[in-house]
Amino acid sequence: MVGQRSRVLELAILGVLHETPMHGYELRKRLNTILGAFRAISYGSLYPCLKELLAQGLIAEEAPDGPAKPRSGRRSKIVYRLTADGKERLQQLLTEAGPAAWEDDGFGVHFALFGQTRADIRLRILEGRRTRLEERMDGVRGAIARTRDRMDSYTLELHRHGLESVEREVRWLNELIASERQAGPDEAEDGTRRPDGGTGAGPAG
Amino acid sequence: MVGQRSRVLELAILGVLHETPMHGYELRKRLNTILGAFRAISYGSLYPCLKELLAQGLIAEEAPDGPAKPRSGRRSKIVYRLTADGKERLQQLLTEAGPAAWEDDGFGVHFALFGQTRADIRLRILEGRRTRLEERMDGVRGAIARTRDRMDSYTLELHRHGLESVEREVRWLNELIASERQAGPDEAEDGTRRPDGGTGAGPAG
DNA sequence: GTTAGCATGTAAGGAGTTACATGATTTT
DNA sequence: AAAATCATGTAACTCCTTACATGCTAAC
Repeated sequence: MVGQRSRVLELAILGVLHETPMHGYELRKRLNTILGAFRAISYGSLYPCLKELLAQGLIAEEAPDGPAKPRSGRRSKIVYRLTADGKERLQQLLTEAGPAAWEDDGFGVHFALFGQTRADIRLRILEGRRTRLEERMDGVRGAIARTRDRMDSYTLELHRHGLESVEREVRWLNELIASERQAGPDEAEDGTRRPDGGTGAGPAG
Repeated sequence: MVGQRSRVLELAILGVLHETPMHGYELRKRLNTILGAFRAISYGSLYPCLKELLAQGLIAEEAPDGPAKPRSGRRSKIVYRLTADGKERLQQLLTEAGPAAWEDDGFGVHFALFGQTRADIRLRILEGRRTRLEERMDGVRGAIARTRDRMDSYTLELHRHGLESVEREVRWLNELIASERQAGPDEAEDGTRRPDGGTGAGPAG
């Protein structure tokens, strides 16, 4: 058992490559766009991860499309695409959706890939995330209650703001869950709603 | 140059020990309460850090207060307190307030210690944080604009929500800054507003 | 007198960054 | 042809967590 790079990065890469083949540099930009605020990947973690996925046969190198041909034996762009195994693995990761999918890290990635995720799994992740946040709120509220007297106004304000942020996210999740439940039942069996231009099928504003 | 544990943890420890001496187990609980949602410290990082601070002479061991005496030569609770050097170091860290103080990690800790921070530094940190968040918003907005077409509704929704969260934090900072500017000028020279019960001198709700 | 929880500590390792090294392609 | 930027890759290092090892103290 070597390597085993973080599931999250693996999922993100496979998910993006499933949309369209890409080379590393481009992939990194796309990852950072998609995962944006949550997480910025560096080459130092991306390339080793690609290397490993390659070794596991989940992705494959492709000749760069078009006429741009490398002069010498080997150099320049390497375009990666998902293999059949890679697609299978992606489905597996998208379907597992265990607790890791509702931690801060995993949730963003899973959500960004909801377009490729089964409706029932989407719901499970949203609900798991909500439960996770509610637990966290209980913890913070308890901590505030227990130490209110020993806290100065700044610390209190920090907690108040933090708590409000989490409450906001819970409300957001509630809306998403309601919207999923409404749209869901029809397509629950197979439905993986592919990317749309924002027709309103997705989460409403 | 050995160790050099993260400035953030060092600051947090010194800041908490400045309020009152404490042993490690207690310290960890208090750190996790104060920094709560942002960061949870484990013993595996706390104790090595304490060890190093001890070696640098910034903190010192103290005989546990009260009648509870260890039977054998040495064991049981070790209470740590700030030394003179430690207080100096704490002041230095609180005053430096460079870019690290407005990154996600540093900001929470600095804010939690605002009760021990000079008014002008508080303002500088709040403004630095605001600028940082505005930069981030620009980045995300640009990324959305550039790739709007290639994004499905879920990814878009994720960005929308993320952006809204950041906007909310900016509004919060604006209120805090206004409140600081209003209360500040009188005490700008020396003022380090010690902990209060929440009399309204601090950030208003 | 044994379980539960307080208390301290270390070793191994995971996950990722920074800084570096290098080459290809495009722009000026 | 120099500079900028695209593109790939590695090595060293940072920071933290998990899991383990150990002992004290209180409660049942």
